Amino acid sequence: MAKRTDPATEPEAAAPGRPARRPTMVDVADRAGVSVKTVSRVVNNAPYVRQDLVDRVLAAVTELGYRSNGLARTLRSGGATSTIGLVIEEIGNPFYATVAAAVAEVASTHGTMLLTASSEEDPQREQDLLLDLCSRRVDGLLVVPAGFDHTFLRVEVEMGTPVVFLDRPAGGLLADTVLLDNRGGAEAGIRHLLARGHRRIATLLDSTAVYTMAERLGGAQHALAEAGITGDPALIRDGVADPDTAAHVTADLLDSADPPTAFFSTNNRITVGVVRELWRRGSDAALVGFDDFELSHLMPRPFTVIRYDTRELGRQAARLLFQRIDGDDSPPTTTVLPTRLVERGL
Amino acid sequence: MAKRTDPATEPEAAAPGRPARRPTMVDVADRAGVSVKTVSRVVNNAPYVRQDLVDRVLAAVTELGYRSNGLARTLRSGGATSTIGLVIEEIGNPFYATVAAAVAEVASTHGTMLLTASSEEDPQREQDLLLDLCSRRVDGLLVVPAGFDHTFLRVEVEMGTPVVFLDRPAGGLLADTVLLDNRGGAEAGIRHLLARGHRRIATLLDSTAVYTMAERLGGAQHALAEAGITGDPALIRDGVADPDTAAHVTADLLDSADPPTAFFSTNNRITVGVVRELWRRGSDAALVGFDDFELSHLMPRPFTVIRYDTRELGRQAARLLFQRIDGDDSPPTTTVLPTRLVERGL
DNA sequence: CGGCGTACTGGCAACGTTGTCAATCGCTCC
DNA sequence: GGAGCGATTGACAACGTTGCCAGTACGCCG
Repeated sequence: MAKRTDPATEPEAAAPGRPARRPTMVDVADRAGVSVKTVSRVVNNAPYVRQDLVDRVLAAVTELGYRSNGLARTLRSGGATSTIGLVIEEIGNPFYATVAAAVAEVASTHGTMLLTASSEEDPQREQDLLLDLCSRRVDGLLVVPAGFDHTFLRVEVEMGTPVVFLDRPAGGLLADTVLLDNRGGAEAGIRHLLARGHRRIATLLDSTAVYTMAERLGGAQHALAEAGITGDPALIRDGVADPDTAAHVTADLLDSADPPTAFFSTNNRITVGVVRELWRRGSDAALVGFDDFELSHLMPRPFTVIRYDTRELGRQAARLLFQRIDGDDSPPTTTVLPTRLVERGL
Repeated sequence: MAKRTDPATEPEAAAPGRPARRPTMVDVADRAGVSVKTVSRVVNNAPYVRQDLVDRVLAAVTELGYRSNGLARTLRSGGATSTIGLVIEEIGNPFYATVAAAVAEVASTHGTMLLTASSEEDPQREQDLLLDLCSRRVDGLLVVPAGFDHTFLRVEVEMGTPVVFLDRPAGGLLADTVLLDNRGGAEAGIRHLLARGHRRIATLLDSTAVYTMAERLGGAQHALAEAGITGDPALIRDGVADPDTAAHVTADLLDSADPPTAFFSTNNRITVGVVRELWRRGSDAALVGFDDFELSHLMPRPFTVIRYDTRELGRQAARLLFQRIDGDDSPPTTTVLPTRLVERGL
């Protein structure tokens, strides 16, 4: 059949070019001289198979290099794929990588694998990925929303694919959600600065279009208003996307006529840029940054951070998802994880 | 047919408890009054379907919330699953997260998704995961080896599942491999220190059991030997698993009778610990660290790093894998990515 | 006006597996 | 000594989809 030379003359290297068809249960059954069903029983460790048949089947399995076809199994038995989908913004981002790690850990205890995809903040891509994952019949979905309309998922949820949103709320869909206390954290940060006597506090943020950033800004403004401080619009800087921009904006603020005495940074990329500029100048302006990060305590200049447990975010969302997969159909919940102010220098 | 109440009275929330069977092509066909085959044609954008039938099918699809079953499609058509597997040590580790991100990016351009799993350096778990992935009929596998025997994969490769190893070589299997120039990088680092007049150079490493660490140590020792320096065994410290240990070991070395004047750290976790201790003491000992990391230039004390392109590691491995998936059956290759010495202070 | 190519549609088998059910065999139990 | 039970095995259909092929209707060529 195969037009190859004697297999014994094959080199040690695997020969990927071989047009070998994967052996099926039928092949194994033929070789072992039993029925397909018996092979099925053996490979699934089902009871009631005589030992000698088990041995013969197992021998045939290794001789042929048989590996069961999970797709066929899942299709026929109508069971779970033992796969969940995770759609995040970008795997390379340490925040999402940590979330993914926590999710993977929980999934692993449930014997399921993780299909990860990056939406890159593109709502259309997010939708495509999610529907693709549904076609792959994942047992459940974890989503860090990029878009603002997730009504297209309602059908899927109704058809039995549970969805849990994390870090940001879903749009137009009542579903389980796990969030951080962005507002509370920001308020605590600003109050910390206020307590130290600061009145001119600059806020640097990535983009108000992103839920978490908007929440953090909202919390900051609320705390300021509470203290009777009418925010100077010049002290709020939007569109600070990376550390370099953050450094420039910091410099710009410090060089202004009425410079701030304190900075509130809404994410760690921004914090890094602000620290760098404050340090370069030897400025004694205070800094509170949202997001702690690994080497923050080794930065050349201490600053206070609003810390939270990123792993816990992923863990809770994953646990919730598995509860749903296991049949829990109580009403959707929203969990808000606390943040903690870690004071360091000033 | 369904014994439910009017769907219009459903609450806005998705009702996960509904025992709804997922509609199949048969359901859609019934509803649209066409054959299953026609539904198949429509959902696959096949030509030769009259427009009015297309419309009716599409309407039925949305009304029923039909989503094609990818498992069945793949099973029947014998085609690709558009999925590749990636087995790494730990997703949470920034190094692997970066690799995963690069792989995901390449995969995305090939319209395939990434199934990621962590071996946690356990060879048995590695094998289980890889075979599980094969059962899921992934189109290809990317592996950062944890074990030392990958002969069990030969059958899979022969059956048409290509495998590419990255960061470490495979055991007992001739396959595509993408590595870093660990030796060359370590040699360059040590030569850098030698050129600055250092003769007592301490080497701190995680575990010689890990391939990359052994290579880096080997390179360091080779460079020392080349310079006629017989390594003092007391200057080689194995088992430095985390920054704290690294700091302790550094302290220990500095407090010894004949302390080193320079340190060679074989990974970034160790580097962080060494820096911390050197800085704490105000020591002027030199430091060269393998692995650059994001904030290395903001550390309280400058040091030289051996840098490499982690993304490129993942990218090249993924590209290679897709070449194999696309049918390239040329002999296996081994790619070694260069490292670069980035001198910073001393 | 017969033949033929093109547009369109559906029936049926098959992908590789497992659930269901029936059949067989050897015993034990009244 | 036959009913009954547990152990063991296999035939067959089905999961949801697509490939293959047959069939219809239409228009156009010669």
